[in-house]
Amino acid sequence: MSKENINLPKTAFSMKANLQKKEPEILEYWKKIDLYNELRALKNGKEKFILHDGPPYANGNIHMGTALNKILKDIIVKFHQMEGKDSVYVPGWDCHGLPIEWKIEEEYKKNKKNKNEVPITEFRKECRAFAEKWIEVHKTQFKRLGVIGDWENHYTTMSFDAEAQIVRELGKFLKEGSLYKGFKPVLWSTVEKTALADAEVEYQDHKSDTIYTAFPVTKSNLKELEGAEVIIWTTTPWTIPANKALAYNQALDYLIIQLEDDGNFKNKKIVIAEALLESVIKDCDIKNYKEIKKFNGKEFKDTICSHPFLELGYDYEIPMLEARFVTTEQGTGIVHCAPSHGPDDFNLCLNHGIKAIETVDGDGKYTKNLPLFEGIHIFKANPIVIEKLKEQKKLLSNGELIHSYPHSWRSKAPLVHRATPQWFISMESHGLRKKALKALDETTFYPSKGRERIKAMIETRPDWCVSRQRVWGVPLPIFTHKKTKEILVDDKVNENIASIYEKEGSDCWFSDNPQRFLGDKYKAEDYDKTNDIVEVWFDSGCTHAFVLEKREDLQWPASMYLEGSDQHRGWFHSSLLESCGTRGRAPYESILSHGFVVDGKGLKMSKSLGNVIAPEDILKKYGADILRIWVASSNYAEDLRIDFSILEQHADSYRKIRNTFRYLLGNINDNFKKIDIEKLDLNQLPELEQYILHRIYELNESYKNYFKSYDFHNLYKELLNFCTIDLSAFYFDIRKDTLYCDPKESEKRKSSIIVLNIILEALLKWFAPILSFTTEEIFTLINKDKKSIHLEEFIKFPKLFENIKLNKKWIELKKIRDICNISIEEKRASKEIGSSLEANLTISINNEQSNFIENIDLAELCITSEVKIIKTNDKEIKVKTKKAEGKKCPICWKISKDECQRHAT
RNA sequence: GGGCCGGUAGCUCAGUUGGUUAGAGCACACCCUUGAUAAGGGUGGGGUCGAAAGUUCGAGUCUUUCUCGGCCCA
Repeated sequence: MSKENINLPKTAFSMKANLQKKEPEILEYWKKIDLYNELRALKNGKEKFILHDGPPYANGNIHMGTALNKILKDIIVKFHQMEGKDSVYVPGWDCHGLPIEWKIEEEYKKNKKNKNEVPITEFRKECRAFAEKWIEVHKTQFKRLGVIGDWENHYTTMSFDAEAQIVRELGKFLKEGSLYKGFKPVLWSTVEKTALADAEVEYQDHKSDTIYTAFPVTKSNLKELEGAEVIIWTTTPWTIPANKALAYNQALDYLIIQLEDDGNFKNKKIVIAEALLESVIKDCDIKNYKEIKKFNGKEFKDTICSHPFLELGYDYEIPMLEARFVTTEQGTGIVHCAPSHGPDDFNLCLNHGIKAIETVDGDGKYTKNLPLFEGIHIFKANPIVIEKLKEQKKLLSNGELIHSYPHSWRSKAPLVHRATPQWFISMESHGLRKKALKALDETTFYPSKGRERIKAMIETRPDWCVSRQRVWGVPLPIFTHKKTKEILVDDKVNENIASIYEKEGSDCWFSDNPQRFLGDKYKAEDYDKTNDIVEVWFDSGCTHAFVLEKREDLQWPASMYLEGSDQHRGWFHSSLLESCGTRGRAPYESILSHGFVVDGKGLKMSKSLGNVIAPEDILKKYGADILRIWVASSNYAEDLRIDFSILEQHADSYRKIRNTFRYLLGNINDNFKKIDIEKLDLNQLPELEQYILHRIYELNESYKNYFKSYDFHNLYKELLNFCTIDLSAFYFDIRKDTLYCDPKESEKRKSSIIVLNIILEALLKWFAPILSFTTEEIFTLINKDKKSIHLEEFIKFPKLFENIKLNKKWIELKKIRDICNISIEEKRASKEIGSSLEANLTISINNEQSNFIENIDLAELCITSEVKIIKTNDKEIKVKTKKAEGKKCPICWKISKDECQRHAT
């Protein structure tokens, strides 16, 4: 007998994966069979699972974070698909906003073009084209990762129907009355008369006037404070008329000192931070003083001051507020707050119910809201303010300071923070905050810590500012009456605007006669048209309205939103507010958030550190399936580490999985036969096969549980361990003898082939959502009459497969096998034997333990030539290994004194 | 600076309500095999659980401080 007589494995499934080459071929195949639409047709009418895609910004190549996000989404979508649901995935893109506007402006700059000379509509067209270009790039890159979705009918925030719906959504807030006009400081250039974004700011040295000025305390819980004057220092004296509050830090200690030098402050008590005493004394040239009291900042609580210009008509109260931004770097440890002229001031005051007002107009002149100063330009106001302070005996000292200061990159003019009219959605007026918090309680979070994170933000966030002074976005569809300043609220006007946008997009807002939008009922000359655009978070916050609700293949609310953890402040947040404001609940049933991709040491990826890995690099070197394994095996609840040594490890696991498939395919010679598991008579199978079927049942149960909680890294680990421990090192190794050396028609061999077929199908399906390409390669190899693994559903294993009693027995048997292996290893180490078939074992075992080995061929289990059993009374099982004597059968390689019984000639 | 989260073998991850000598797979070392062969099998080494202090009969698990890292905010 020779090799021709044994059944060696044979398969067309190569050991080398060559994914870089094979994956694009599979992508072509999916395109050819129109997999996405095939899926929709197949699942038509089934329960839906809607993972609503959070739109990435259509700008630049994808990075590891976006790749992770898309793969995770795809894995989940495919899981639900294979569970029998109609799992629809519609990818989308976020298109409006500053980064694109900025890119176009940069191009202008390069070509010496002036943005202000280009019609807005033309500029917007270029922004649109830019977004469109990147959408196509993204699309190709996302598809390459193996992500299946409706790529042909993606959504964007700049589509006409999206722009129309955004108008309708705003209309709802407008009608409800929660959308109101307020003021908020933005960086402003009085030269260009425009707001500037951070990216448009250049920092240069600038000479500023500085003042130390006094705010008399009128009321305080700390007795000694009454009659004292709180000293502040500022580099913007012109903001003093706009002062509304003072800020202190409760972590600091403060001093009350009495000045004894001649002058306006003789015998007056002033208040400053202890840590800044020396610098104040120096700056203000204080010679003689005495310390009255030292106290902690906490004691400022509820203290009220008066304005230095009290006598000039500034007769409102100036409360002292606690703020952490107050430091002892310079100044006095107390900061003057003008909510109209600084973001910190604005936020602090807002939290205490003090709103910003319009104090300075677009040209830089004070408005009528500031008595005495109306019409004066702020850049000419410092000397006047200083003069008045002197006059009021409130100026302790003044000087000059050269410091780094923001300037316009265009005009080089110094910038100011100026409260400009903005549109806000109130968190309180119609209970939005309350509704949002309730909605969060009704949402499932994976991982659960996400809820606390977003809740904390919703609890403390200020009103939502939805207006921006830019051009690339949806124009705010608001008219204000010129005389009465009333906002026009009319459903018909809103719907008219929306339906115009639906047909032709929103560019017309900037070019057409306003009368077109107002209709016949109102006269254009009576109204001011808003020229702001809607902030982009409102855009994307509306995707649920123009995607989920509008598309027939989708449904509202979504089953899941899945994004990086930064989106607790971003898309999760804006979608929640928008939806709660308009529909009273969250647009999602669950949120899955994932961490950030960091390098192998846990540091964030950055160009300067040189630790950036692009998805493209991984695809070139390994292929998408390896990247998908990395996603599945990483714990997304935390940050995800990646480097080439980590990927190398996953590539090793991939090879193990691939070889597991190769063994299965080889032994069935690529002739897969689907087993009707319901009709399978388990009792006809050898115990080993029954045990493996039990393991499959068990694994399937935990698979389902892991999947339910989206716990992929543990799920993947179990699958991998099954391949390694249960199959490769155990079942496959033991059954080689039967598969290779038993006659094809033997019952034992046929039983094993049945189980191999079941394992193959189960593994293919379990792995399909993760190894989308490799499982497809195998599936199409063995199923000539079927199109795709992704059109299949998971196997439902009959409860009969479960055999707890048998499981217990085989756990014990495996322990015995381990003991045998240790004994064999001793003889191997001493070079007495090589292969385990050269060993004969003698196992000493007591009566109780021998129950486990009933009907068990231990020689087969341990892959040795012979096993003898000796009954003892010892507690421990003992194994002795002896070199097997006799002839080696040329077929099965077992050694015996007599001729091999199976392979006798 | 503030809020939230995290640091368990070289790597990816387990470690129930605090309870024996802290686990798995991979990687590594050595050996075997050459009929899954750029495969396969066996055995083994490896961790003061980020650091310190505290609570406790007992801490990877609870508390505090520190440290390193991540996201968000200022």
